[in-house]
Amino acid sequence: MAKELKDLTSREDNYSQWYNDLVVKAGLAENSAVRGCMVIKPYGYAIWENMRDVLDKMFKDTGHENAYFPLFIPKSFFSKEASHVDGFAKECAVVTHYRLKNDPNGNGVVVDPDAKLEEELVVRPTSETIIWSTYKNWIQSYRDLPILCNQWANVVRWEMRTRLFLRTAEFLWQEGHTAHATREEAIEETQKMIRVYADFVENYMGVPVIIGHKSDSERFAGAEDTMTIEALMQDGKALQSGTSHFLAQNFAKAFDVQFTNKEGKLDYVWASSWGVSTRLMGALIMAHSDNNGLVIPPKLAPVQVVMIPIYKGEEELAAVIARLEEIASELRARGVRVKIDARDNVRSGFKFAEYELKGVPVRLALGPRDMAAGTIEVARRDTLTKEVVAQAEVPALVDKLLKEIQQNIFDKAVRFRQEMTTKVDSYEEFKKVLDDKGGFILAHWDGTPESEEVIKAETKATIRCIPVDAPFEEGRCIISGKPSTRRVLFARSY
RNA sequence: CGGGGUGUAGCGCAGCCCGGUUAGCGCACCUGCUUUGGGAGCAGGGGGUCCCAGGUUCGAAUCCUGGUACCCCGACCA
Repeated sequence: MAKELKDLTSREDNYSQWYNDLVVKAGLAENSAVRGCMVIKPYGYAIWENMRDVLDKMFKDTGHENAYFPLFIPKSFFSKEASHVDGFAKECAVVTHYRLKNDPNGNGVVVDPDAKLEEELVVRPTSETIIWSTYKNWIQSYRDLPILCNQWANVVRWEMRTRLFLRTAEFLWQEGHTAHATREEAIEETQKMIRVYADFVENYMGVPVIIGHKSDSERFAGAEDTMTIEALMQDGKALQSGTSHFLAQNFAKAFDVQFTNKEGKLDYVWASSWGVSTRLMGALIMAHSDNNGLVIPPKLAPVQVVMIPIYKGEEELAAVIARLEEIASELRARGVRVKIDARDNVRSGFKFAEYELKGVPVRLALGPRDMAAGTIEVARRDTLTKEVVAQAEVPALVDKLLKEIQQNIFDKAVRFRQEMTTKVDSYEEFKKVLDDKGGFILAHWDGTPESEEVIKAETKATIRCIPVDAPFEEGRCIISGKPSTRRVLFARSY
């Protein structure tokens, strides 16, 4: 349990293990028997559902509709966009047969060699190809545009190395795929959606992000521009938390999607795509958790307030529960997600520790002393502090606390990021900061893939993004010494 | 796919080097009593093809050969 978690302060080499223990012990997920996949347990899934609900509403508020496209993609679709296949070919699961049969030698079942598919099917690693082959049928005229679709789905990428939530062979995500009549409109969409993501990650997850553009070498396969939100984890590594791609006319050309514009001329459709995944859960965990377990922001917590009775004997329990029910219904009337833990088979101290491990923002404990005095104990997860207040104050106090906790964990993450962001002006300094401190590094870069590659090869740090709000500043590239007009964001990353 | 490590009860591990009682410990589980305002205590109990296959041996968790799974570190990536 929590006391077995590794100390976050001595995390140099065991942060991965600490994170893994935390995810498993808090009951979020575990590795499945299937290579590199994960089982998301009910409590973990409840967090994902909350995230999904909020995002889904944000997408609908920005004019998008949900749709669903096939899991299996004919292999030939991938050969149509050359850079796209380069990006994904090495990590595709491929379906080659459609039938099993009993092993003639009596060893269970075998793949029936007679059931080989004419054309292999690729389990979607992303859906651009199948969606654009469908859009071809949907789009004839500028009157059919824009198409603003989102899909909630699972995708499979046969990664060489997997990590729970951060990089699993199968993961859940949403992918938006939009089609537009003009270049400007598609770019506007790309930018709009990365801002929706930033809004969600900062204001719901409480994780501050840097919005920026990817460098050429880090760009999505098939995109002309990739925008990203980059978050900083507590071990000083960056996590790419969401991306939005301007696909230009690449997929329209690959799948021959043309439309007649207002002038009556044929033109290729402009596209964007954007997605966030269950990786966001990894971000949530690694950004906020401490050695007592998870810290879930109130806006996403499956349980915002847990109530724990303290009692001796059945009569006292019944009385305490009855009072807790009254308080709970007041809170529920205000839209607060409340759970009363009336289990009689574990002790209250065990419950305290358990809900801390699960990251429940507010805990209320009511016992005989409180019953007599009309008071109740209120504890908050983010600061681990507690106070005794009058029961009548609870509804207003809980409202206030949930807001405060949401803000506090965000502020704490912002402060951490500030401390862990360093401006450097030489390569020596760059390497020193990277090894001694980690975190984000802002440095000048000449804009060439060559300089970027030198840094990556020698230090394992990459350009996380070229921040959109980077101020104009004259400087010199830390590798080549060539002039540069703004700093870019470097870090080691997941 | 390279380098390292580990497979022994639901979980975490010891035992292996140096073969030899009935394979052990902690947590968890079950029963009883006492407890209950921060992860309870005592007593009793249940649970194992020691990853798989082959070999050596009177005898294998332990030694040998081959396989396999998982973890960590790289390369690849959301």
